[in-house]
Amino acid sequence: MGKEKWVTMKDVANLANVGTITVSRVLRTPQKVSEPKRKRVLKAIEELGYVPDNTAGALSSSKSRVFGAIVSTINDSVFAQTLDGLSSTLRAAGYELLLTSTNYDPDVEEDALRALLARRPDGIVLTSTTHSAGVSKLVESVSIPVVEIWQLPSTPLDIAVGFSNFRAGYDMGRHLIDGGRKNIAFLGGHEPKNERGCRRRDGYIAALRDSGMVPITWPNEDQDLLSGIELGAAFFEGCLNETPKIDGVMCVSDQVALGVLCEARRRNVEVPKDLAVAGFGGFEMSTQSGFDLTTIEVPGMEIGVATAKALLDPDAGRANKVIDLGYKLIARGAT
Amino acid sequence: MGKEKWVTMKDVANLANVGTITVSRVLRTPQKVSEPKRKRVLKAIEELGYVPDNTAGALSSSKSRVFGAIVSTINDSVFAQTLDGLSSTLRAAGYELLLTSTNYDPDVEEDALRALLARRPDGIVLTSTTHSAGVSKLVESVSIPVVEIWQLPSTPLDIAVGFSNFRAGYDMGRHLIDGGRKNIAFLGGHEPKNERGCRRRDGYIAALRDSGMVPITWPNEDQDLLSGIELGAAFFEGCLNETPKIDGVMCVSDQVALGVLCEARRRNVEVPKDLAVAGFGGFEMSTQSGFDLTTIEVPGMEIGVATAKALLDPDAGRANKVIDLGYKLIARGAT
DNA sequence: TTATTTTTTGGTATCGATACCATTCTTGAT
DNA sequence: ATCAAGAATGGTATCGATACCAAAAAATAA
Repeated sequence: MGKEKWVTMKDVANLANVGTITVSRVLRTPQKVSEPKRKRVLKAIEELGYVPDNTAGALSSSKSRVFGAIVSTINDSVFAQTLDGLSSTLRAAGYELLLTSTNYDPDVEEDALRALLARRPDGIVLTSTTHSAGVSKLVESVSIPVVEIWQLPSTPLDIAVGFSNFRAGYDMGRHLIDGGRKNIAFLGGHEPKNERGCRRRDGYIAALRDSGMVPITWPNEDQDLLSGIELGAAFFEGCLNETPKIDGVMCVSDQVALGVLCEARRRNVEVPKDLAVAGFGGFEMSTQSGFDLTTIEVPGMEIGVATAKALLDPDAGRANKVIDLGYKLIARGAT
Repeated sequence: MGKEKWVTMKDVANLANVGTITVSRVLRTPQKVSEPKRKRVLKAIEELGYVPDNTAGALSSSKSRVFGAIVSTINDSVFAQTLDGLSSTLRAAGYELLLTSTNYDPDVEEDALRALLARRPDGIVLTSTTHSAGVSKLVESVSIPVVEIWQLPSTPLDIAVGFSNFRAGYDMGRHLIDGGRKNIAFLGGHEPKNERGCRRRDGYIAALRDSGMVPITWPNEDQDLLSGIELGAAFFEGCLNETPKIDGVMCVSDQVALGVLCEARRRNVEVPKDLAVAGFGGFEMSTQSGFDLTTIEVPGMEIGVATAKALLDPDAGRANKVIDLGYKLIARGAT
């Protein structure tokens, strides 16, 4: 590791025999610099291995070229696609993404936001919609675009990009009802950790009520320790044993649904004859695991791309504050 | 969105009737400020809703309190655990993580690194070990810690945290050989996209050669379009049909192995009687899907935590430049 | 009490880029 | 040839924090 100092814009300017401001222009607005000078400057940059210092640029221009995102967890294929779309679209436009995860702990959100704002980002992305007073106050005092994603809050802070989890839950509920199921349970999804899952559950409950049916939700206490697949498996012990007449189950995620399917196989419960199973997410696993799972496909990547566009051009984004990208119910053999 | 300007340290200093430097000290080295003044300053900060500007701090102290990471993809449960461990450990120490993905395209790495270095990070994390000349030059000209993860390069740039993919492949190869398998194939893993997978394949090849057996690798051209699970399924058509005597297969990942297991079930190929199947990764899916997959468990989270520690205290990390966190071969029913 | 050390505090220069304004050089119109 | 309009260029102040040094205040020793 060399211990040399960073090469500065002034070094480049001296070598190219121009003013520092000209170097700055070559990088930011090259069309404003004459051909020969531009070439000289680029050559000097190359020669010295100059890497501009964005922290200095951010200070003087109050544009950091960084966006910040607060997610509940990175370790979730659900968000990963969105983050990939977001970060690559931003990078293509010369921006970077500062990523912070709260590990599903809402108390961390305010701290994380403070840390993010300290970097003076040009915009922020939030994946939760119920915010503490402190968070709301911070966000409102700030004059940068704020995009809430993966949900459609009734009163967005600024811009929202996502789809209606409630409607997704409602539609899936109806799908099971229309399939002739009489006793349909909803599996997973508890406050405060999984806000979006709860909205889907609310939709399921509404669909059943609208048809005069009784919603069954499980588990009803927080099942922290179980992973998605484990939860699906535990369902047989915890819920099906108590209410054996259940003939349809809608799961908060594809992982949970996969757990149900595996356990069903083990116990020789026939799907879909004895039990219809629906998931949520629409990721690889459900389409290719040979389980033929009915699920709701979510445009994860598109949410990321649309979010990036909204951040880069907030006025266009604010024209319709709520961008609904919808979802697709994919009916397959499991229902 | 309020359009007010940001509150500055000077505003806080004026309100608390102290010098700006005292405010700075309250935030960075509180023990150097007397009790009453500290309280006054904290009250003023609270009252004004002051959020420090780190870009300015970074400029004057040349410490950005940000670390940068370049990963091949975010959308992969393999790295997600590591990133979670990394980012939460760093956050606890008051640092943030700037994340950039190359989408498995090595040509992007240099650009991504430039963009990262422009933010003057206090250290960087790389997930690849074969670097272009440009990347090496950049990294060497920089005086911040550089940590290569998930692999153990023979000549680390600076610090490395990971495990030996080669040995993991070798061990799994031996495990299958010891289980009495006579014709063992390796499935997946091709340059230049999956460097680590290739090291595991090399280990497998070495293990077979050491036992006088002939390695069989498939596919041998790039199978870009197939996801892990699809690749596993395609194996039956592409490889088992050609070489029907194969009685053991080692997969580059658990996803691929799951694909193999699903397809085996569909075709009534008995596991492990007719075919032994081994995966790699040790994530949830393999332990809970009811498939009883033999796999190699990798300390993903620990790698993240150890990497964070190495970044925060590089001298301690450099004491043993290569930190080997090992792996665990978990033998289960599938082999 | 005085001398000496230690703690607390603030002034000023500085980090490296960009904004803003002023100047010089082109180019084309009259 | 003269002037106006625009393009190209550079000088200097500035962004908001921290480093460095010096001074003042408090604590301790003699």
